[in-house]
This record gives sequence, structure tokens and C-alpha cells, in this order.
Amino acid sequence: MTSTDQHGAATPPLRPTRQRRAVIDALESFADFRSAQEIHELLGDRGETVGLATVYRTLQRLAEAGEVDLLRTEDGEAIYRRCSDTHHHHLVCRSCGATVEVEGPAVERWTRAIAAEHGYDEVSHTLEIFGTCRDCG
Amino acid sequence: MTSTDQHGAATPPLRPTRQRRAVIDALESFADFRSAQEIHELLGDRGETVGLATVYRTLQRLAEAGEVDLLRTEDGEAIYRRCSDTHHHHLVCRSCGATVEVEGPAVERWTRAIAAEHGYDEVSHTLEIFGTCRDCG
DNA sequence: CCACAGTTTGACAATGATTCTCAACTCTCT
DNA sequence: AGAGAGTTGAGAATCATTGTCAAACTGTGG
Repeated sequence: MTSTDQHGAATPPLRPTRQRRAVIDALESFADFRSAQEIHELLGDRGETVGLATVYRTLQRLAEAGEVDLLRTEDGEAIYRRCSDTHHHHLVCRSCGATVEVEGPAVERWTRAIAAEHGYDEVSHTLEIFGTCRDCG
Repeated sequence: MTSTDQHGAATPPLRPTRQRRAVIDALESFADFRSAQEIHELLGDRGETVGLATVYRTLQRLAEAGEVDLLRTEDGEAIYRRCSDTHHHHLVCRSCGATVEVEGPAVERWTRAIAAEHGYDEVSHTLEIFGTCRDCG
């Protein structure tokens, strides 16, 4: 939509503020997916004062930048988790929540191919696998 | 969670009311995904008087029964569509909502393999592809 | 045909997550 | 230090979705 969105010069510089650092730090402290509210609470417990709106804004930006994974619970709530910067998907235990990051070059290729075949552009996709892990089976 | 949830006798009988029929009918009239609110509006246009809460309740039941597909837009809104009963995925235009049902045996195989490899059982998965269709590009 | 007991409905209130507003504040650069 | 742009936070505002509850409806048994 914006015409200034070329690639060399657009993205406004992101300032390393105390709040942003705090959120990023918090993300290092857990391995499963958490909601913005939970992360906000976690920050509070740690004694960090960060406004809820700021937590939302920060997570949103991080998600856009691909530095955190964003997915939705079944009732539509957004949950976040820090992740490796490569594109990947999740294998989640529907009982205990244990998560494994998985990669699938084949799937990536497939989705792009399917989309192209139907004339769709700027393709993105979501893929989550749910199952019962060995411990919960 | 409820202990009365055995299989032989639980599900309460669903009554075929005017409202439920109207919602199901409405679902026949479009091929892309629509939100509960849009469906409610559509019913209004048709002259059918159905309360918004009822539309929500009905769609929810239909989704539970597997008679409609429920998915989430990127901003978490629930959208519905009647669907074929075979397992499939969707390629959705993020601008106009145009939807194509796609099948991918390869993906199905891949998810099963990945899950097995990590010791996950009773596997299910969600996969949606979003893009901009030719007309909206 | 009629009363009954459980469903269903709808108008409206209530939730709850997320976003917006905007004045005060913080960076970065000079 | 000072200018200018990015950032923050408190609280209001949105908005989809769910809860409430009395009135209307349904299928059944009498």
C-alpha cells in the first residue's frame, strides 16, 4: 500500500529501548507459546514496568520481523514464542504442549507451486501439526 | 470434561428450526469464507430474521459437527464455509477472500512422517495458504 | 387436541483481547 | 544542549464473541 516500501531504504530504525529489551529478554525465559498478556504479567513479576500496549506493539513488530513465531489458539488468541530465524513449523502435543520446530523444504516448495498455479502472489502459509507425544500417549 | 460424554447416548438431538435451516441455506449461497457477522448480514438482506447470537451458535455447532470449515484470518477472526467432507486445505486470497480447495497427498505423508519421527501419535494438522489472487494483485 | 419438559431464540449486557489516542518522554544526531 | 522523530503508557475505544434469561417453540405422551 505504501509507495515508500522499496527494499533498500524503507524500514524505520527500531530503537533499542529498555522496554523492548525487556520483552525480548522475557521471550528467552520460556520455551512454549505465551499470550501477550502472559508475557506482560511475567514482566511485571520480574519487576520490569512495561505497559501492556507496549508489549503488544513490541510482539507485533517482532512477529513482523520474523523474530518470534505467532500462532493462534483454537479460540483465536494470539500466542508468541521466540524462534530461530529460519522459516519453520511446529509439531505440538495437544495434551502437554511440548513443541518441536520442524522444517520442510518440500512443503515450502509445494505451497509456492500451488499458489503460483492458481495465480496467487505474495504467498504466506500457516502449518501446524498436532499430535499426542510419546509421554502423553 | 463432562462425565456424561460417553458415545452411545450423549449428543442432545438438534432440532431443525427455521433459523438453523436459514443459516445452512445461506452457507450454500457463497463459495468463499465468511465471518459470522457477514453471514448474519446476508440473512438480513434475504429477509430472514435470525439473531446474531443464533448465527454464532449455529455456526459453532456446524463446525463442531464437521459440516463447515472454520478458519482464522490473519487477525484472528473466525470465518466459515461449507465444505466437502474430504480432507483438504485452502488457498485464500487475503484481499477478496476467493478460496480454492487444494489437496496435497505429499503434505499429508510428510506430516505423518515428521510426527512419527518424533514419536507423536494421533496426528492432525492445519495448513492454510494465503496470498493475493490474480484479480487483487 | 392439549399440557409438559426440554430446546432454542433474541435483545442486550458483558467479556476480553487488541488497538487507538495523545501528551509526555527518550533517542540519535548535530 | 536542542531539534526532530520514534516510543511509551494510561485509559478509552473497538470489536468479535459469549453469556443472560424470559419468551417462544418443538416433539412427545396422554
